[in-house]
Amino acid sequence: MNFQQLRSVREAARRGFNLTEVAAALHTSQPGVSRQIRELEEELRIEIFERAGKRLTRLTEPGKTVLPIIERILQDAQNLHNAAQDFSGRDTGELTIAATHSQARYALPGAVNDFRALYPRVTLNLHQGSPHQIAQLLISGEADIGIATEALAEYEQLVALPCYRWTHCVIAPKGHQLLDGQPLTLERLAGFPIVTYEPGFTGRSHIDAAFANEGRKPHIVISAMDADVVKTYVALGVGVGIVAGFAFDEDRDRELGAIEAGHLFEINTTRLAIRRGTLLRAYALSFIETFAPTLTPEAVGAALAQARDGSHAE
Amino acid sequence: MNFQQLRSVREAARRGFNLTEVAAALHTSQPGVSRQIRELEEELRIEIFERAGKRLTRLTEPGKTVLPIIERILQDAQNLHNAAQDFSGRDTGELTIAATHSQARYALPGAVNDFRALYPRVTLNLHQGSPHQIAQLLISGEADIGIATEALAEYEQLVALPCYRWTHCVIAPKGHQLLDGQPLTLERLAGFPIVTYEPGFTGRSHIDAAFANEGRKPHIVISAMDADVVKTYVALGVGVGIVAGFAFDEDRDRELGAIEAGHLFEINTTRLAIRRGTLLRAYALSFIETFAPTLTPEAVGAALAQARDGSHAE
DNA sequence: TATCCTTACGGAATTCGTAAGCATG
DNA sequence: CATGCTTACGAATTCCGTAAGGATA
Repeated sequence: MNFQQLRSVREAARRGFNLTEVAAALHTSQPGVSRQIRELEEELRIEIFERAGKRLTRLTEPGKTVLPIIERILQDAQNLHNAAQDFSGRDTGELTIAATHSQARYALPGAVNDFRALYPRVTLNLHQGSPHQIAQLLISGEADIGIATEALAEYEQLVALPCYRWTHCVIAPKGHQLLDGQPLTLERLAGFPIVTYEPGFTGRSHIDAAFANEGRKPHIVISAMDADVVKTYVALGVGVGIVAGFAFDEDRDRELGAIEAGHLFEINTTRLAIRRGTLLRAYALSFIETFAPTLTPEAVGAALAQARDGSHAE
Repeated sequence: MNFQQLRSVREAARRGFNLTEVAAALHTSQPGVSRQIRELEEELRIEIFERAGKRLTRLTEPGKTVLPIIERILQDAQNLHNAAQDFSGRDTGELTIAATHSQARYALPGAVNDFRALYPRVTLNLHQGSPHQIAQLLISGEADIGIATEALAEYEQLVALPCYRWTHCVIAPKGHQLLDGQPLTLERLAGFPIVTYEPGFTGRSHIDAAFANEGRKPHIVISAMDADVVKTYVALGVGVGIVAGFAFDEDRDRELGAIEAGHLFEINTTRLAIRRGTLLRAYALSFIETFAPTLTPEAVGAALAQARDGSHAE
């Protein structure tokens, strides 16, 4: 048994059982991968993959049992490297953060800047994606840290820690009727065409829930993945916007006015997620702390240690 | 990085940093082991072992961090084999049980017999030792299941599950004054020379505690590791014995009489222990259930899953 | 027919054990 | 000076990629 065999199996399971693709991902030849898998199956005396003729189609029952263990081993191998590099390389390495647009655009820049000054020799990668894409990046190990308001807490394989709480605001072009100082209600809001986030992004679930709760059906004319697009269309007069409070900036968004809407929509919690069982580099913990000061290295360490079980409990 | 390197490191840490011994244990040459360790250290760019000149003396700080991860990987590698063999070999393999004399002699024979009938193709090994030795066998992976009344619950690395409860009895040669039907008290008992278990064995702790509690000092003339030795000396008239209730058999021990002593000494709980994070073969779970019917495979599985954390939490 | 896995083969790289060297208690 | 780790070297094995073969959608 060797690690290359395990990697081949894991990658095959991940990439839809296409060994040609696996070979490319592992920078090796396709027959090589084929052999690695066969050899492991022979050694364990089980078939991990079901084969339709020559093609792999899916996991067998033994394969389903064995795969989580293989993933744990490979993850621990990664942890081993990380732990070691914390002693040797100290402040060199890589840190990959996956975040939604909102976070990348408004919440992260400060922390990223501080981090780059503190750890100039760490290559920092920032991936942007939907909350579910972020979760997938974390689970596959392609990203170390994920930040989003939605979805992250739903995944068994992730540990999601609350970072900060925020509320939505309603925006409209200056001089718009909505900005007349009258109290803002859902009823009134529902009278206008609305521009806001797509479902699954940046607290959209709370927006939908609030309207549904009152039995109202808002007229959403444009839904976008980010506040910048929303603001652009609101400025054009397409409708009124609902965006995250932190996405509105009086200085920059001079043509718009904003009203706090924390009383209309449930408060949102932005979460930071890490795959269970992951051992983060020291600088990654440091980044987390600068981003969310409540998440001290000790707190994160404790959360991860508590979370080591369940990785394949039934 | 490969498994042989990891095994070399683990073994070196276990065997007092003597690479010659490690080589013997791993069935390889001593220079080989030396190389494996160096190569891993080079790859990780840390020193795992401190060296005094050429000899390894102890773990470095990085080594202390990294060793638990290495042990987890190797344990999971074993788990992988076990899981696979549950599908392939089904009912062939090995099962190593470590137990104290008391358990091996009185509690286990029934379960062992049933098990051998059920799984004739499983090689069953029975190691006998003190509770602490049993714990060490479990931790090192040399034994799969440990059974003892003492000590097992004290180890962080083990999961100890209660099997059954029992009480001590007092034995004496037939016709002995103690068997006159008068109620048995500690005071009366302390008046005779006593033969019982050694400290650390089969509920001896409860015996000591009971006397200490009343401020009495029993006169223990012989202490042995097992009830058979105790009974032998009691039969010779050396003194009265205190043994586990299940160790007395009216038919076999005709020259002795016994009195229940559950009212004198605290009730004992015999425990079955498994190393945390271990994945047991299906037949091992089956053995456990025949030995202690409350410990169903589901119950044991749940206990082990719950216990996966803490393996190196701080 | 194109895609995808397996088998076959030969060269390259790795691995491993023996033997010699050297430091330490 | 005996024990124990390292270095050196050569043989054996393993590993891996290319090329060809065969099955399936």
